[in-house]
Amino acid sequence: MKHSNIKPTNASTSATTNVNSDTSEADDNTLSGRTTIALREAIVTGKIKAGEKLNEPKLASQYNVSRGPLREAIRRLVSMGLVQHIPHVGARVTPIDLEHIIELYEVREALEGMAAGLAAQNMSEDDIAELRNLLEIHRQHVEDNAGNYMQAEGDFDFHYQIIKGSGNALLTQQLCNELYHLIRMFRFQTSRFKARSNRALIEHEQLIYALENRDSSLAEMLMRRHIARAKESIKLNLTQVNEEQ
Amino acid sequence: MKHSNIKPTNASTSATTNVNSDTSEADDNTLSGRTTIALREAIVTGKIKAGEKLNEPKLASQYNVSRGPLREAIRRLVSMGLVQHIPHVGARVTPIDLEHIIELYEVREALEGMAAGLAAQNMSEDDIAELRNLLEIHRQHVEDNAGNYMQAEGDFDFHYQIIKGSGNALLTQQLCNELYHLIRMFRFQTSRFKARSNRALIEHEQLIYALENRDSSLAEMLMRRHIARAKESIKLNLTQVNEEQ
DNA sequence: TAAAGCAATATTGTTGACAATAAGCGTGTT
DNA sequence: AACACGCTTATTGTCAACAATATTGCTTTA
Repeated sequence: MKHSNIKPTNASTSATTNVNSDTSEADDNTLSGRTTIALREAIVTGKIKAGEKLNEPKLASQYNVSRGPLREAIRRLVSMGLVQHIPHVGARVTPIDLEHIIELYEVREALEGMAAGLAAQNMSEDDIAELRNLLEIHRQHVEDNAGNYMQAEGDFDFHYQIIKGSGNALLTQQLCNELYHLIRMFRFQTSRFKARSNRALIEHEQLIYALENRDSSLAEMLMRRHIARAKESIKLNLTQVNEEQ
Repeated sequence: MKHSNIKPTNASTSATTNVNSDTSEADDNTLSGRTTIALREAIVTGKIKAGEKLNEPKLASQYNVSRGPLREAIRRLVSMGLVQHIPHVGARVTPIDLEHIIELYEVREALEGMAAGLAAQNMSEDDIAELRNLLEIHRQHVEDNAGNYMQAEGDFDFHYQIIKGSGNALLTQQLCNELYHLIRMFRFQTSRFKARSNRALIEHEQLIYALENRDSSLAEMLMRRHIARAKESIKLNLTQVNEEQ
């Protein structure tokens, strides 16, 4: 089974808004760039499993490229934390355990908290109104689907809008290009767990209120609590699973 | 003038403690790895100036490698933010303006604030004692050199110890491998400005006090203020310079 | 004279072959 | 039987040549 014919289109699987539509990767029409995206999606969606070795000749022929572009792609994924590399030994998909996830959410708490605080200062009125729109759409989805799995998409869009609204390009880069795919990978691996949709909706609502009032420190605090609670929820779920085994 | 004979030793210029001594890069004895370090140092120390184009054949011959390893090195520097890359056009050293520096310090404030908070929970008594040692050495240096330029080294070591003390590997990775060299580059470019040594010493002293008392939120707050003040100081200095021109 | 198009050049992207290193496996020894 | 040694194989690291793209400078034309 071959992955031939890599398309130049962005292969993101996000349903509603494409988070990366206005970032630098979009117009990278080189083999190296397209292979990076293809490989990244294969890893994030679990087609290449966690811990699995990345065999260069094998992958190169699967993606119809030579080893040069493939190696560059791997290097980019290493810098995103999706792949680990040992010299003269090779690269493998980063295996994620609870410890890693906790670390990831602590970093998110710090960065997205800062982002929310800055967004309260810098977002335009229109952007905030748009955010409220998003929330209503999200709420509708949750009601329709009995609050089961729809959290991910709406949640990503919501967070992305706020991060972008911070006006800090470096912050946006770190969160939306580097850590974003790590989060996606983790969520894909643990999608069997129920999302905390209702509570998340309320927390998003409060956050918008803080943004509307240009209350920077409240916005930061609410975002941090929002993410910290998600972390605790995950911690609880995953330790339960371990105890069951 | 050629940069021949790239040494396998770590080329970091930090005087006292080598910040990267226990990270992954140390044992990367490949041409690609060594070239990455050599190129990085050339950029950070200004041997290759900000905005300058990175010509692949030229650099390859300068560093006595072929274009393959050199391209991989460039890709790694891109992911660190030291270099910008446009497909089919090329790579150039990231030019830093005041806007970028402010963004960098906002990210530092968020991440190092979190690190300090975690360090208050997780650092061992010995580590904190060692930190107080560092501070005294630093204080001595400042007194000896009339508080002129010695800030950088002692400051780096101090911050590094706290970051490591957080116990969060991802956080440490982000700060010490990715953002660290961006900060170094900026500091190198603006080393003509006087450091705020005395004030920094007092702020470090307070921080240690918070760590000793295991006061997580105080530690976080002090670290954030510490970095925010550094940011304001830079902002003031650089706008003054602009006005002079 | 200025602008637009074309040709020449330089630079980046890509490839397949070669070299160096590590992993796997069988054999021999204690 | 278990361990160690060395050989074979597989995989990664590196290189130099080729292809594709962008830049430069000149010529031509309005």
